[in-house]
Amino acid sequence: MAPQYWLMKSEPVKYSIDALARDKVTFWDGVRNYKARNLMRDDMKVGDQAFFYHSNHKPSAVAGIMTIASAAKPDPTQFDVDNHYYDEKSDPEKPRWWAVDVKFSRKFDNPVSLADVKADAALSDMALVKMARLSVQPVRPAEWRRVLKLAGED
DNA sequence: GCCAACGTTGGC
DNA sequence: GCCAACGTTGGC
Repeated sequence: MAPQYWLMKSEPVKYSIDALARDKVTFWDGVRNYKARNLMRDDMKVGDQAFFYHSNHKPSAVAGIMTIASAAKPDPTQFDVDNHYYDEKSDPEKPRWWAVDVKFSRKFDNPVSLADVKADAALSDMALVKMARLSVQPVRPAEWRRVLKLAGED
């Protein structure tokens, strides 16, 4: 199957694309939304590409590209009582929350802002617009190419 | 299974 | 900081 495309959000105050550029690879922990989890656990494949989206930022924008670098693994933060993402209802025998490793690919010189996306007729059906609160979402190939074009990366 | 109350995300 | 959208929880 052809590689699929995704968009994954992070608040840059918490973890930015510059942090990923420094770390090279990171585990995308802390996702506590079932749809987002299902996409990571069931649908992502090693080698898929994902946009790194900076949410809650000025401006919020697609900041660059990363590659899915592992199959989904249980998120250890769910079992750590001291962690912000601790989930007392998750059973270690049957973990509730999963996430993948992502690998830095590149950072855009010209990030594509949410306003840019909303202003572009070809992107009006993007999940970023239609499902604003979903933090891991699929991107159609045509949308992927269009965002790259807006970023001047094609 | 419905739905009101509540909590969180994230744009503005 | 506000608040709309919407996901989750829990009472019934």
